[in-house]
Amino acid sequence: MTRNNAGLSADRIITEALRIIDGQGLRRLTMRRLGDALDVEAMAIYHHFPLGKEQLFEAIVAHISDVSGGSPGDADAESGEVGPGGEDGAAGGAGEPSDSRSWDERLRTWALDYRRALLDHAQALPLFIHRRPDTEAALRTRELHYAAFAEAGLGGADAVQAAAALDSYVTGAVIHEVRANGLPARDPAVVDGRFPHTAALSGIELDPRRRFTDGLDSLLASLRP
Amino acid sequence: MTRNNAGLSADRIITEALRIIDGQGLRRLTMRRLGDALDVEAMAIYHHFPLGKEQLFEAIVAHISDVSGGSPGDADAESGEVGPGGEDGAAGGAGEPSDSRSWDERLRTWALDYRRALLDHAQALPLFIHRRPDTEAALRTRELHYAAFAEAGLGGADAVQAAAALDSYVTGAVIHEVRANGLPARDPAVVDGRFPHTAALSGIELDPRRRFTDGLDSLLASLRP
DNA sequence: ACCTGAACACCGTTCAAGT
DNA sequence: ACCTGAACACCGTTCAAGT
Repeated sequence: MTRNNAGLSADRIITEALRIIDGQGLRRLTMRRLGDALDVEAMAIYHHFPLGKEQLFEAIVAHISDVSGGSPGDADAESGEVGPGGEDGAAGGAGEPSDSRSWDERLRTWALDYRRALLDHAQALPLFIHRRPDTEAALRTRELHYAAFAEAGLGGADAVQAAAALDSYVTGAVIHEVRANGLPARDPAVVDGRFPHTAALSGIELDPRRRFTDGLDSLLASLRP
Repeated sequence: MTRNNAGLSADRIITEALRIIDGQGLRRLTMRRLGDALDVEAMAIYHHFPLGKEQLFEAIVAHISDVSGGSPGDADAESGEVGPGGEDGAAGGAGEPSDSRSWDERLRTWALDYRRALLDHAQALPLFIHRRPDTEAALRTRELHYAAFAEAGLGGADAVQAAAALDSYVTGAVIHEVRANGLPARDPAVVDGRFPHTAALSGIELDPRRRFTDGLDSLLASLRP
């Protein structure tokens, strides 16, 4: 009922936008709908994101990408949805208790956390193709990767190549996992005869997480100099 | 000037849609603009794609995904843009002159062709995340992969896993190659000190195609049983 | 069968105005 | 500083109508 000061903030907007994306899909995130969900006129959003929807999209990508890469145990839960809101802020400085795990263990943790974050917001994935977060958190992640590879004995172009391979792997694996999750299982009459290998292998399903970790292990092994 | 029968066809619509996407970006592909480019009222498109834009998007994904996977020599040209229109039709049956090259050579050719197709239409990449073509051509590609892996000695779950890894690799590598092509090269003052590894490696650029083939070779080697 | 024209229920964004 | 309200130039899609 109060006309002004609705308690809007960039964080609240991002969280609500993500809820709409996760629940209804990317195309249904409109400024008007987002405004409604925030109990605010759509135009109020422009006060926090003056550059409009594109700026909001970038903030969403940055938000999802901001996985801690820490906490050794947390990466094992195959939870469906993670509670929103609590993952920012704390422990932001440069003085974390420097990680004592091996370089590959740290990268494994990051990869699993990042995969989970992407899967939890799979509807937002199209935003990631032409956008890369330009934030402190993104820099921390890069530093984490390069530091790990340095410890593994990779420097210079080798480290850059390795980091690219790791990033490519997680992205590609998640997209493969998400792509057309329910393919209509093509008419077997068409398959019969002309596509014998495909027919023979149809119906084989692999545990997605297992496949991810297997591929990841294989990649990390191949990077070891 | 003639009112009716403008010579519209699904193929012409797809080609023109792709031209708009490549030239102006995905969001600027609208039914009205597409109609204008085709010298037709926007609503005419619905006669060829009754399910509307979503059906058009699926057709575009299928069109781009339809790389022959044949012609051993063609994959080496790092051409910027390939002439549209000529890549369908011919040699569609099941009776191609069965490929005599080794299994990994055939997969390499497919991967390079597919990478080129994706790069040539990078603006369409967001469409690929939640859509997988359900066409004969897609089945042919799957069969090609499984046949190659069978020849390599991989069967059952191993072949499925290998095909997934190959698909993931190409997708992930292309997206990495395309993602935020012009990052503004972050303020070096911020980088200084707190991110030493990142600072040390900044400015290192690798030849994208070389990186792709190196990673591909490494993947194929790791799949060999 | 193939395309048009008008109409409907939306969009993102600007801009002046309110408090 | 923070939000509203009206307005502008668009959207995708339906539906009846033309040829």
